[in-house]
Amino acid sequence: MSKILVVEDEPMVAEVVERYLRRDGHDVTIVFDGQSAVEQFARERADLVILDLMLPRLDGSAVCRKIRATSDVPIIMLTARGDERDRLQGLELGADDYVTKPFSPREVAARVRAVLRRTTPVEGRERMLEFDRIQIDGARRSVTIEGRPVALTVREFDILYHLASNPSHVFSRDHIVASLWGDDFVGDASTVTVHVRRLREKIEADPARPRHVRTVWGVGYCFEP
Amino acid sequence: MSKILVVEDEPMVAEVVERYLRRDGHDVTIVFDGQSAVEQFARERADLVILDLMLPRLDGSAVCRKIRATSDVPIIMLTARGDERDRLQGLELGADDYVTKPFSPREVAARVRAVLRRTTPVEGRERMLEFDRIQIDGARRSVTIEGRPVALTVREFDILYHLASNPSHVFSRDHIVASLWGDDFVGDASTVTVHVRRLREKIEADPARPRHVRTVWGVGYCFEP
DNA sequence: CGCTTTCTTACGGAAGGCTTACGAGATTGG
DNA sequence: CCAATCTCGTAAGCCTTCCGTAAGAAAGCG
Repeated sequence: MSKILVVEDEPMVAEVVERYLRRDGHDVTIVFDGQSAVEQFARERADLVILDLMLPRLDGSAVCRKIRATSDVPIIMLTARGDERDRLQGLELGADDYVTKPFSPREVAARVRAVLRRTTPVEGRERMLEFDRIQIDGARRSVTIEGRPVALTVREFDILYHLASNPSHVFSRDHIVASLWGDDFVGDASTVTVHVRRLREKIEADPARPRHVRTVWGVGYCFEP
Repeated sequence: MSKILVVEDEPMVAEVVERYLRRDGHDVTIVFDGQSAVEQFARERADLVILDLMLPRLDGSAVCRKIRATSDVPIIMLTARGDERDRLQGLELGADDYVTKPFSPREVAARVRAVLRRTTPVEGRERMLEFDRIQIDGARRSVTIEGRPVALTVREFDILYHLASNPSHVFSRDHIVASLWGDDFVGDASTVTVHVRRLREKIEADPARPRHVRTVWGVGYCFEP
């Protein structure tokens, strides 16, 4: 369903949380310290971040600030029990919710559901992605290339948006299918190929030699500004 | 948009809530105890009150009673977590909604939007939207196209106003239904289609090729000036 | 040069949107 | 207080658009 980044230095805790989130159909990535969290988030945007406040290398509040600098992604904080200061700090930093330790994994899963329900229907794909030649407006679902508007279908737009939200990052066909169609999609991943073809037809000057939506042979596709 | 009185003795919490409400365009006043709340409300009526139950000098329930004695202003209660008695007491006292601590500021902002939508069906949306060809008067609920007045029904106007208040932004049918009919509307979202049809019949030069109320295939509708 | 991966094309089906018509409820005017 | 009118929501049929699949061609890799 959604991509979730879990930042938690205690492996046991992380593992339990992961299991519960996967059971809800989410795509979970785990990192064990703050520095890795920031790097991972830069590499691949998550739909939601679960963030322990006490972390090695770079603590939770710093991570939160760094993430908030570039994204409105929902953040759920894990804080020590009843530490009022932690709580206030978390809220101030822009966390969307927080859970006090010790917590039950079920509670975390429930909060995740609640936060996602609150944040995904309205927000979500509404960021504006701007590059030299291409502008992609998530709210309008419109794309312009060198000022000229281009009409894309739903799938085409979703694929482009997904690729462009992480420029130069390579996404496999399977990953794209899972992200846009959902894990329960029965069909073939080759359908992505066709959509990419049609997408190139619309946005590339020379579709046979694509400049923006590149093929990485044996791996997948990536967007280059 | 609306004037909101926040009654919360914890300055940090109050500040965070304030920031989120201001972001939604509201005019926020903060007081830190119950006595001041009553005085402030008497001095200047608010459109909505956010009221902590635990307060110095005069507790939340007393404040609620005093306010209710003179006004039907919507009140959102902040109560301790899971304290069922607080909740019941709050509802009994005439609160319109309540949020349990610890809460996320986004949730509070969402509740505020929901309550305002519920309680101020006509007010609040009194902005004048002016474009080259179309003028939409939220206060008078009138529309003119190239100087000519056009008579719209309630639904038609609401849809047009909602779309036009965010030009070029795409709204899904479900979103429109939720915003105008309320979250608890049971009916079909396709009813929006019909209203849009009738709306176009009135405001578009060529309803078959709409210029202002555009269809974004697979997504929803958007207004273009 | 053979094998795998990707490209390209065409087509049938499915989904989404449009249009129309109708009955129930609300509103207005006599 | 009743009748005429208006508005709203639903349903059904039609039409357009888009999507997924399959199959052969081309391209990249070892």
